[in-house]
Amino acid sequence: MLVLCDGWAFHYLQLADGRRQILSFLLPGDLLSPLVAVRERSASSTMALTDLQLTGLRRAEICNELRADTGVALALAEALADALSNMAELAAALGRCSAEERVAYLILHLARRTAAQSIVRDERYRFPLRQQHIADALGLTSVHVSRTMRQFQDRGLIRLSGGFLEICDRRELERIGLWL
Amino acid sequence: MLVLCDGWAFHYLQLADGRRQILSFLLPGDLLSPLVAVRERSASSTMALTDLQLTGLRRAEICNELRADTGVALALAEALADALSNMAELAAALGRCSAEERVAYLILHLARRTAAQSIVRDERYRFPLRQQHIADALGLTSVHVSRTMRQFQDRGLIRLSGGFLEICDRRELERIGLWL
DNA sequence: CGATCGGTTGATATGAATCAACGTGCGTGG
DNA sequence: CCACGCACGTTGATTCATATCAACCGATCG
Repeated sequence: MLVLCDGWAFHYLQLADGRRQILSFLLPGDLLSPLVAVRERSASSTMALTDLQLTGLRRAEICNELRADTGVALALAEALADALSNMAELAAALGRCSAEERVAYLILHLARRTAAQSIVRDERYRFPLRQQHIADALGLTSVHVSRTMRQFQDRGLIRLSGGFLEICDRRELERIGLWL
Repeated sequence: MLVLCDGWAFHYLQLADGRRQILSFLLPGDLLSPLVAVRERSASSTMALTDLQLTGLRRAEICNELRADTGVALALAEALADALSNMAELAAALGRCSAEERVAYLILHLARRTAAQSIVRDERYRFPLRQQHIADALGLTSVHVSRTMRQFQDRGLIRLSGGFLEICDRRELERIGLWL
């Protein structure tokens, strides 16, 4: 049971003909595939986006420290439940949202998750994704992702430079991408 | 923690403007939302497709009977893992597959699951879904579902009558819809 | 009987894919 | 230091899959 200490990764499903669906992005603090803890093997694979630093069982240790009464199995269920509700959101985005809505959703989703792990509240965060990754996560082509994000930039919703993304107009972005 | 004894249901996510994404279909033997066991509340709702019969904790009891050593939490993790990998498959279908592929996938998916719980191996199973449900599960419109399924019937892949679906040409259906 | 629901079918519109070309930055090897 | 190749993003033209709009039909039910 590995935990991601630093760097970004993602895991994905690869179809027989090479098409790829990214299922989730892994940020520092996430455990690599809660599934492998339960299943012997899973169809999904994991790939690094940046250099990574990993450690074993860190979350379990912390968990034990914090509340020694609670079992590891429960923490695992917790992680699985997280993964499941994120995946449900993704499915809803894929099945029922336009390209604009999906891109806005992803930007906000990642912003929320990175914000959760840093003390400083900033509308600017590291963004190591290529447009191909965004496309594979959102069920689009990279060309269309390019058009959509260019439009977002031209409209002043986001700024993108040097591997960082800045949310300039969160209000509008949420109007587009926040559905629940 | 409720278990579905008889009948079909589904759970779904409803967007603010009414759009709906069906996340999974519940068949006899499934537990209603493994999520509620972990989370206090979840954004998804459950709805019946047919008359239902429910019971509490049956799976846990069985589990305890079968192997008293194993904890309930682990069984829960098991159920969550199932839900998660099904959801991952769904996401891949939604993000990366054509309408034909998605419909074939759903038919085979449901066939597999119903087959798993009946002794008799039959290519014919109860099918209480309206086309609107299929559409909401697969990210399509009911009109397009109608066209696609009509074509499947005309091509002799399936037959559909009296609330039952028969798989006539499993080979071809799998060629279309089985990607992993 | 009329009303409603679910499925079907045709015509048309549209969002996103595809195909193709180009620019730019960057690393690498000459 | 330069030249080349390559990865990535951008943009335009065109095509295609699916949505939308609308009409109709049969079954079911009050």
